[in-house]
Amino acid sequence: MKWLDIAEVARRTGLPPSTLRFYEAKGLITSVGRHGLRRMFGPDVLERLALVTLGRSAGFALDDLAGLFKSGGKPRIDREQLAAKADELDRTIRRLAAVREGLRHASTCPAPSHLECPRFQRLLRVATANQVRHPTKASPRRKTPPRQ
Amino acid sequence: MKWLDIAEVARRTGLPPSTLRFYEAKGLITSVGRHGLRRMFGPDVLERLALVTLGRSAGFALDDLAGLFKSGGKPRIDREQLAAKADELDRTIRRLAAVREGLRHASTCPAPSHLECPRFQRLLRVATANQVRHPTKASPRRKTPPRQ
DNA sequence: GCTTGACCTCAAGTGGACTTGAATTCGTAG
DNA sequence: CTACGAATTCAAGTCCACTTGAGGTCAAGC
Repeated sequence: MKWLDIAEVARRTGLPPSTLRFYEAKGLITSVGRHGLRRMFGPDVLERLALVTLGRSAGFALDDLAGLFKSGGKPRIDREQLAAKADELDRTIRRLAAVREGLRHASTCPAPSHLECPRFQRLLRVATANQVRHPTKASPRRKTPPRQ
Repeated sequence: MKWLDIAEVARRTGLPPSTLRFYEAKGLITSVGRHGLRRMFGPDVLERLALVTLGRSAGFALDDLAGLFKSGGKPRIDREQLAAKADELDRTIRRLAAVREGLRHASTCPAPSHLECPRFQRLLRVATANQVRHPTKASPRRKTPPRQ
């Protein structure tokens, strides 16, 4: 049998079943049918979920992604949109790299206050410029975390 | 007069006044006093806000930051914690860089489906590994954005 | 001295992304 | 054939980071 049940998909992707059901309701994935009540997924759902994960890390909202998938079979994902997203991501990366350097420096800098350190000053300026909202914090993934 | 009123701070940081009041309530910033009802901020609040912005982009939650500031004057921000954060950020950056390459490639790739392209396949694998939760989407900053 | 408009407070609302819980239905092992 | 555990639905709840709105205050300009 090449069908995967929800637990199997959860196991292979690390996403909790609740999330998979949620994604299905949002139109991000589809099940091929049911075995009794139970959803059965085709193996391609794994690829699709990887794509969702990818899109999310690139900053797409779930609704954006659902849109891309719905229209995306034929009308092709807008190349300009992709390029724009890549550029935006590039700016984000540069900023994060600066932040990373600042953190590393701060973790070893002997200055009494980071605020007095010229390196840190520069970091602050970089971090403040073209900020991107990177909402909440990273959280424990895998197996139904207690909260959030 | 070296005091800044909330509008001035808002102007200089790009953060809406509501956010500044919110941050004050959270203990992320403090006003030096009032002029009548109005908060007056010292110029150092700008630096502090830059630090908050920085922390947020590094993935700290507001509460974490408030914690750092509270205890942070003396006990020194934990160096190990900073280093760990830097490492985490580094992984995030690598992943994002891979995603960026994938997006760029996808925006020019003539393949009928990105999924058939080996480059894209690789990207999917990279993006799927060590995922970090990067919640909602980037949003327009500056001057009281309509939503979110 | 009165108006005006920026600022104030406090409670409630919003949006995104999920999670949780109660009540129910099955497939399968014994 | 029955009991059990895993899946199901659907509504409601949670978290975070803010925003909005109603109702009130006050400093400054005319």
